[in-house]
Amino acid sequence: MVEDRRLAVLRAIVEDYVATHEPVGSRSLVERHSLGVSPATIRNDMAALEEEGLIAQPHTSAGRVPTDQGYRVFVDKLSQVKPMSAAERRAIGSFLDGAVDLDDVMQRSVRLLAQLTRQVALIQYPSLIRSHVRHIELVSIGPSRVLLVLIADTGRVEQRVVETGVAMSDDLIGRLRSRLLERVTGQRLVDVADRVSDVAEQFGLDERPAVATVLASLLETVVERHEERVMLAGTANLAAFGEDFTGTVRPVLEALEEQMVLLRLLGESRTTDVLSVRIGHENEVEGLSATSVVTVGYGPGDDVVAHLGVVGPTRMDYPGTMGSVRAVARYVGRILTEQQ
Amino acid sequence: MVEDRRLAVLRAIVEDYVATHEPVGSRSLVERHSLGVSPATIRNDMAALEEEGLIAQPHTSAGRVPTDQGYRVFVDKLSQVKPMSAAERRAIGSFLDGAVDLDDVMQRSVRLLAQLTRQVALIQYPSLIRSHVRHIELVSIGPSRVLLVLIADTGRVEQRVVETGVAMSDDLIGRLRSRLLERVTGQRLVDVADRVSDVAEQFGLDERPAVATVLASLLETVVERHEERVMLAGTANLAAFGEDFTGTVRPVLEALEEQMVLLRLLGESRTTDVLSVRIGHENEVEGLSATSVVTVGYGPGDDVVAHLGVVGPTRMDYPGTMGSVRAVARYVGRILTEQQ
DNA sequence: CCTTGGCACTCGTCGAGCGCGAGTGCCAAC
DNA sequence: GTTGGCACTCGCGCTCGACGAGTGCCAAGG
Repeated sequence: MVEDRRLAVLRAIVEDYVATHEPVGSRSLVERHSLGVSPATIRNDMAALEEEGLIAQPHTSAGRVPTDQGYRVFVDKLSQVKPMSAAERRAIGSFLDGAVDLDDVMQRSVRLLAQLTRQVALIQYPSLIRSHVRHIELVSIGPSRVLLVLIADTGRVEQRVVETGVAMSDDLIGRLRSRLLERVTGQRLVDVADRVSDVAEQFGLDERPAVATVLASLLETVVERHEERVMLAGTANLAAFGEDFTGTVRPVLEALEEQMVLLRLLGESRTTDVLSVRIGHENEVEGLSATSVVTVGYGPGDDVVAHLGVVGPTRMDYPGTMGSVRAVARYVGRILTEQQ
Repeated sequence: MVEDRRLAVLRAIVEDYVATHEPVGSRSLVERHSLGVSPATIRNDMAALEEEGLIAQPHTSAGRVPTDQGYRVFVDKLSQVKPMSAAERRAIGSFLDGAVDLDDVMQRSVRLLAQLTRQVALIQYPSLIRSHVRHIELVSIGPSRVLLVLIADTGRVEQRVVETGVAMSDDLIGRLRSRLLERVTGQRLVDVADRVSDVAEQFGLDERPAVATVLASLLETVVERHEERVMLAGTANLAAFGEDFTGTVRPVLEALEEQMVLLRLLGESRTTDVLSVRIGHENEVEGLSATSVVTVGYGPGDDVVAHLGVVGPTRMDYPGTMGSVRAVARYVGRILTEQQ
C-alpha cells in the first residue's frame, strides 16, 4: 500500500531526525533504511506528507523535519514503548531500594529519571487528597500553640503549628486527639472534611473556639498549597538542547520554576500505566511550546496518588523516554505498596 | 596621586564593563567619567593596571576587561555596599511579612533575592545544629513504630519515623518523652548528644534496646543530611548570562543541582552582616570559575543560624548585589527574631 | 496509476578577500 | 608626569562566488 509506505517514510524521518538532529533528505533516507524504492519516489511521498502537515522544510532545498503533528502520528501509530532491558531494570531497582524515607524515594526517583532520559524530570509527591490517614497527632508546644501532625499511608508527613488564640488544656487536647483519631484513621483524606464537620459540637461551648481553630488548620493542611509538592531534577540537561532551541531555554526555565505550572504539566490522569504525551504546541503552558512532556500516574497498585514525568525537546526519543518513565513509575508504585 | 588615579581608572573600567558588557577603551573612559586627563594618560595607567594583573584585553586592540583580581580590588577598596532605597526596603518588608511558616519565609526570601539581583539566589534553612530545642515529641503510630518530632526555635520542624523493632508501651513512650523534654528543652541542638548520652541507663534493662533506637534516631536527625537544606530560585536568570559565557551554563546548572556544592558555596561564617564575596577562580567549586558568589550569614540578632546569597557572573553589579543580599538577610533575621 | 531517472533550480553554508574603525603602544614635546 | 600625534594591529562585518545538498517537475517505462 502506498499509504503504508508513506507512514514508513514518516517513521524513518522521525527516527533519523531524532538521531542526527539534522533535516533529513530523500537520498540519505533510502540509504539508511531499506525502503525498496528510489529517492524520487520518496520525494513524492514527502511532498504528500508535507501536504498533510506532518513534516516541513526549515527552508527551501533542505531536508524535512517532523512537525508536532508528525510526532503525534509517530507516537500514536508508528512506535511502541521501548521496554527497559533486564540490566536497566536491575539498576533501577537497586538504586531505588536504598531509599530510607519518602523524601528519599522522591529524590532518588526524580534523579534517576533525569539520568535515564537525559532530560528534565518531574515527580509529584503522593497527593494527600488521594491517600488515607494513617495517624493524626496533636502536641501542645506552648500555652496557646499546638502542633498538628498528619501522617498519610503513603509515608507523607505534614505538620503545622496552630495558634489557637486561647490556651488549651492538656486534657482538652487529649480529648480532641482521640476524637479525631477515631473519626479519621484509615479514612481517605478527601473525606476528612466531612468526617470532622460535627466534631466541634461535641465539645463544651467554652472549648469550641480553640477546637474550631485546630479543625480549620487541619482542613487547610489537607486542602492547601502544601498539599501538592513537585520535585525537579536534571535542569542541567536543558543546556544540551540549548543548541537546538537557543533562546528558548529561558522561558522553559521560567516555566519550571512555577509550582503551579509543574502541577498542570503533570496532569490529572487517574489510571496507572497510561502514558500521556503532549507534543510541542499541544502544551498549553506558555514557554513550553518547543518541548514535549511525557507523564504517567503512579501509586500503590492501580491507584494513582500522583504523577511523574519528563520535559524534553520535541525531537526526543519517544519510545525510550516513554519506557523509562513507565519503568520508574512502576518501581515507585511498588515501593509505595510495600510501605503500606 | 598617580596611584589614586589608577584605582579610579580601575573603578571606571569595572563600572563601565558591568554596565555595557563590552571591553572599554581609553577614549570612552574619559568621555563617560570626569577623570580630568587625556586618553593617552589613561592608556599609560591601563598599561600599568594590566602589568599588575588587574585588567586584560580579550585580544590585541580591543578595550580592557577587569580580571578576577581586578574585581577583587574593586570590591575590597573601591566600592561600598549600596543600601536599598526606602521604597525598596518597604517592598521587601511587605513581601516577606506575609509568610505563614518557615517554608514560606524561605521560599519568599529566595525568590525575592533572585528577583532583586536578577541572579540565582540560594538560601539555607536555619541549621539545626546552631539552633535550640523548643520542643520534642514522641508519638506512637503503630505497634513498633514511633514518630519522633523535633521543633527548633527557628520554627523548623523535623520528623522521623523510627522502627523500634520491639513494641513500646504507651507508658514507656510517655516516660521517655518527659525525660527527653526535661533534658533538652531550650538546649542547643549541638549539645543534645551530650545531654541524652546517659538517658538509656535510666530505663529498665528490657526497655533499653527500644530506647536506644529512638535516641539513635534523634541524634541522626540532628546530625545527618536532613540537617542542611538549601533552596534555590532564579535559575532562569542564568539564561541571561548564557550570552556571555556560552557553554558554561551547563556546568553551573550541574553544580547547582548538588546540595553539597550549594552548602560549600554558602560558606561557614559565624558573624552576621559580614558579606563574603568569592570571585571567579577564587571559587573552589568546579564549573563555577566564571561566576561570583556573594553570601552572608543570617539569624536572629547576631547569631548566625544559616546563610543565603546569590551566584552570578563575575561581571555583576557588586555594590547593588551586596546591598540586596544584606538587606534580605537582615529581614529574614528579623522575622526569625520575632518568631522566637 | 505508480515508479523512476534525469535535470534544472533554489538556497544555505563556507571560505576568501577587503575595508573600516576602535583601540593600542610608542615617542617626542611640553 | 602629561599630552597630542601617529603608525600599527586586529576583530568585525560585508560581499562575492563556489559548492553541494536537496527539491520539484517531467517524460518514459512498468
